[in-house]
Amino acid sequence: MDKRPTVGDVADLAGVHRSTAARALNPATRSMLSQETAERVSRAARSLGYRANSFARGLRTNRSLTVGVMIPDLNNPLFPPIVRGIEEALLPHGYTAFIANTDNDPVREAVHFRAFLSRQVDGFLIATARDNDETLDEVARLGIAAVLINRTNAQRELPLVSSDNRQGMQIAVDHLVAVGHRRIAHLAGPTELSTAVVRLSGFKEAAASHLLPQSQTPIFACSGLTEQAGEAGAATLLSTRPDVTAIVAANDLIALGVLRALAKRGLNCPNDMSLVGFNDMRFADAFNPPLTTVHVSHRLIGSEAARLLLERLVEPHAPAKTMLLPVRLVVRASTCPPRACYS
Amino acid sequence: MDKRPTVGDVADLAGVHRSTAARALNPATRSMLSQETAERVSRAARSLGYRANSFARGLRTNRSLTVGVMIPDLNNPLFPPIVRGIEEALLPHGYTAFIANTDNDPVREAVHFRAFLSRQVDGFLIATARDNDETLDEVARLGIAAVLINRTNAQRELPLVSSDNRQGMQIAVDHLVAVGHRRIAHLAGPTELSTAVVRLSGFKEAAASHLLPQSQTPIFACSGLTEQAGEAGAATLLSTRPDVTAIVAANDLIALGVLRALAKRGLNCPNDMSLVGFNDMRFADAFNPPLTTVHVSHRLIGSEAARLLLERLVEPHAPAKTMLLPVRLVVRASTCPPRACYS
DNA sequence: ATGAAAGCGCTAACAA
DNA sequence: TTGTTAGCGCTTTCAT
Repeated sequence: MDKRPTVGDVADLAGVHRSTAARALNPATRSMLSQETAERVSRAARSLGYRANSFARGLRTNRSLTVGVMIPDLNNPLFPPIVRGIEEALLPHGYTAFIANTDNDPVREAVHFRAFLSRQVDGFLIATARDNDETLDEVARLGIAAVLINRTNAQRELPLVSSDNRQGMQIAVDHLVAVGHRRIAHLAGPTELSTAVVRLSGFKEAAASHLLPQSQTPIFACSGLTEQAGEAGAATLLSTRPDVTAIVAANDLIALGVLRALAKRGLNCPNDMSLVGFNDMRFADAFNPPLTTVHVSHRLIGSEAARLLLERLVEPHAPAKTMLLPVRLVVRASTCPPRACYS
Repeated sequence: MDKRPTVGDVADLAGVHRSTAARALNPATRSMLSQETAERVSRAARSLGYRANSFARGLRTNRSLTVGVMIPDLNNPLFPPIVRGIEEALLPHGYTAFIANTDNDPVREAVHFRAFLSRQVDGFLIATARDNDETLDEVARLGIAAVLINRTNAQRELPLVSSDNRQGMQIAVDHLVAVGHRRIAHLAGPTELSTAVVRLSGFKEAAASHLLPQSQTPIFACSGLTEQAGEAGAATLLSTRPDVTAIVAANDLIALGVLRALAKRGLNCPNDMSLVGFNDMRFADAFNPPLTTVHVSHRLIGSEAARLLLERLVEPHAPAKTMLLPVRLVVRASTCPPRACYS
């Protein structure tokens, strides 16, 4: 492994000064040079297999062309498409992404955040979901560029990209009411997670818009946005509210837990219980039954967030935009009219 | 956004020289200093919120504490747990990972590879699957540390971590034979993907070990390791070989495609056709029916690969280990005895 | 145990 | 259009 060539080597080979070589190699400054010199340097660089040392460059320019992406857990099928969207938007601009999984654990989050900082990331894409977030305090304190993904802003001046959760809850409830349901429960996520909070309030508004009384639209909070939490929540729901004919889950994983709970009790979905999920994550159409759910374009969320971050890196003080991406209902086989209609 | 403090600032505050401060901040050189000075510097650093600039450090040390991870597609549920395993093994050693999706496209792969190179990654974790791989040529030429994941080595001197695909195919076929199947088809992946090739030959060996003639163990190659390719492959299989009573799919996504193809034709799985997948990816247990499949611990694959890479960074010329991680069969509801037993 | 000083490879302000 | 020069923040050898 012989030493990597430097600008100096390239310059020597091309018979010019280092700074001239540097200018030839930088697209932005290339136009300063005579066509011919630029050419000669390029050829020299290519023949040596020259590749700029990003440490040296970064040390000078204070830019790393690198962003840090913080997500709760890549295993949640929500996030892979978001990450791909991010990559897709970043790559043409020469940026590369670090990925960190935090499990929404403050300690893990802090460790990764500092790791990113010390690696001089130019900005952050933050998709973690805790509401009281020291990371965001730090971001604000240090004045680092950041864009939030799929969460609430918490009174901070940061750009935000999310799906339209309120609207999603509305169309979910609309659908259930349209096919005849009147007693609709919501399996909410934990109140620490901003997504869960927004969807909960969206559910309440939607129920109210159909004049469904609270007594007919009970809410059960699950301990997480997970399959296990969903199964536990559904168990409680089923034993305390046998009158309910439909469930709106805070996300597809909770919905999957509901399917398991129903199966364990020998209940049929959709005949005994209709079920609507949220996210239309991958494989939601492979469940038994295929899940009716609110579709969100996660890839788009990722790419729009990355785009906003790139904008921010250019204009750090532009007002922070909030983007709510549209959702749509995908009706599959987990919903149908209720067996007995109470209305 | 005030300027970040440097070692100089810390040194000034602590009343020592920059080099002394640097030594105090580096765990390896800290012992050179008097207890008291070290303490004082640490306190100064903390009070200033000092964080080392990794560019400057990297420029001196030629190490970035960074690795590049190349995978085909994060959307394949195989890879998130691998990435998490990698992160888990890397974090305690202070390393952070760049992630790149290549879609097994040579161009995307080359772009990301160069991006990683120019960011001075200390090593690569390569989980892409193309057999004729220019990236590996480059790795060899440049003498960079790298570990291969879930693929074959292609006569190169690189460490490799993979599941034991041969063994997996053996236990899959064993199971089907044990419940009575004699006409077992294999839905293979494309021959460009090394995983597909190994599993195919594993299937042949397993069939031979049970003395099943080739005429009863037909092989159909799918155009990819995807649901769509699996559905297409299954369609061909079903119309040309109605005698087959069981299918071993090259992976779970192909198996999912098979389930769709069966459903479209009104065939029941497992009663009309038994089906075994490979990987036990997330949600394989949520399919209809829950999939019998070969379980692979992807998280372990990731963490072991990262461990091997870290070893390699310390001892670049140690012989390249190959790790084949054990697999086990998870029997769910997609397999049962054949309707009519031909044996 | 601590200080002095050089230099990693690059860029950019200034000079010519 | 090209060359000169300084310096980004850190580590490390050498001197004290």
